[in-house]
Amino acid sequence: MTRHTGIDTSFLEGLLGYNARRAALVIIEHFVRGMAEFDLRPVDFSVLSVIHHNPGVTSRELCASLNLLPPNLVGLIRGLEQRGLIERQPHPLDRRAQGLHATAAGIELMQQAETRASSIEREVATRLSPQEQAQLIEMLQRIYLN
Amino acid sequence: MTRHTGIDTSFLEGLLGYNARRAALVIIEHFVRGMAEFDLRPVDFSVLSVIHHNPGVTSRELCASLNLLPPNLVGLIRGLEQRGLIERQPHPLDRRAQGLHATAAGIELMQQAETRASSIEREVATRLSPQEQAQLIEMLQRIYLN
DNA sequence: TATTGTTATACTCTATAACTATA
DNA sequence: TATAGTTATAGAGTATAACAATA
Repeated sequence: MTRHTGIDTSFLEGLLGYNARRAALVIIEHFVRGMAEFDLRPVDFSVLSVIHHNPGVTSRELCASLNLLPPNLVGLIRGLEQRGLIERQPHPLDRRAQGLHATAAGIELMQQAETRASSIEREVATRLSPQEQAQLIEMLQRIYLN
Repeated sequence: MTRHTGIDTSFLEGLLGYNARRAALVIIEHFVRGMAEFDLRPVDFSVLSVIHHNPGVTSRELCASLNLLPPNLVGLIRGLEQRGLIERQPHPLDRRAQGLHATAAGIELMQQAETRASSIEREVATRLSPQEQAQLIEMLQRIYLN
C-alpha cells in the first residue's frame, strides 16, 4: 500500500478521484502507444468508433455523447476527412447539419483499431480477472452515467 | 446501458480507458467545485496534502510520488508559499534541496480541505456502497501501482 | 428565437531543453 | 558525472464569444 519512495500518500490513495485519475492516465498512456501505428489519438479513436457504429451521426450528437465541445471537433473531423477515413453527406432532414459516415478505408482501419484496442485492454488489466474488469467498468459507469 | 441520445457508444463503453477517463472527469469536476472555497485545484490539494503528511519532503519526492514534472511544480510551490500555506527550509543533508513544510495556516486549511474532500467523495459515489467504493479503489490501484 | 457548424482566440495543462549550485 | 531546483518556452488540450445558414 505504501509507496516505494517512502513518501506517505495514504490520504490521497483513499480518494476515488485521485485513483481514477492515476489509473486513467496509465491506461491512456498504453492506449496512445498501442494506437500510434494507426495514427489515432484516444479522441480520434472515440470519434471514429462512434461514426463507424452510427452512420450519419452529426457533430452535435458526437459532442453530446462524448462530452466534447463543438469548436474542438471541427479540426478533428476535418483531419479524419482529409485522411479519407470519413465523409460528410447532406443531412436528409436538416440542411444545417451534415451526416458523418466512415469510408471503406475508415471501416477497414477501425476494424483493425478496435481489435488492437481490445488487446491493449487485456495488457493493461492483466492484474484483473475478466469478471473484475467487467465489475470495474460497471462501477465506473455508475459514477459518470446519468 | 445505452445512452439517452440514441447514439450507440457500446464499443467504447466496453473499454476500461474510456470509462476510467469519463469517471475521473466527473469526479474531478465535483472536486473542483467543492474545493473552490479553499482556492485549491486538485493538484494544489494533492501537493499540499503530501507536504502536510510528510514534513520536509522535497520537490523531487513530490514529483516522483505524484507523477508531476519539476518545471510544473515550481510555480505551484511558489504560489502556496506566497499564500503562507507552506515554508521552504534548508535540507539538513543536501544543500541543493529544500524541505517543504506546511505552516500553521497550511495545516489548518488542510484539515478543513481534507474533511471537505471526504464529503465530496461521498456525494460523488452515492451509487456505490462503502464496500464497493473500497473495492473500486483497490482495483484502480492494481492498474496504476507497481 | 434557437440550433448547426464554424472561426478566432484565450486559457490551462503538460512537456522539453538548458542553466546554476551542489553532490 | 549526476542530481535539485529553476527558467524559458513549446505544444496539446480545453474553454468562451460571435458569426452565417438554417430551423
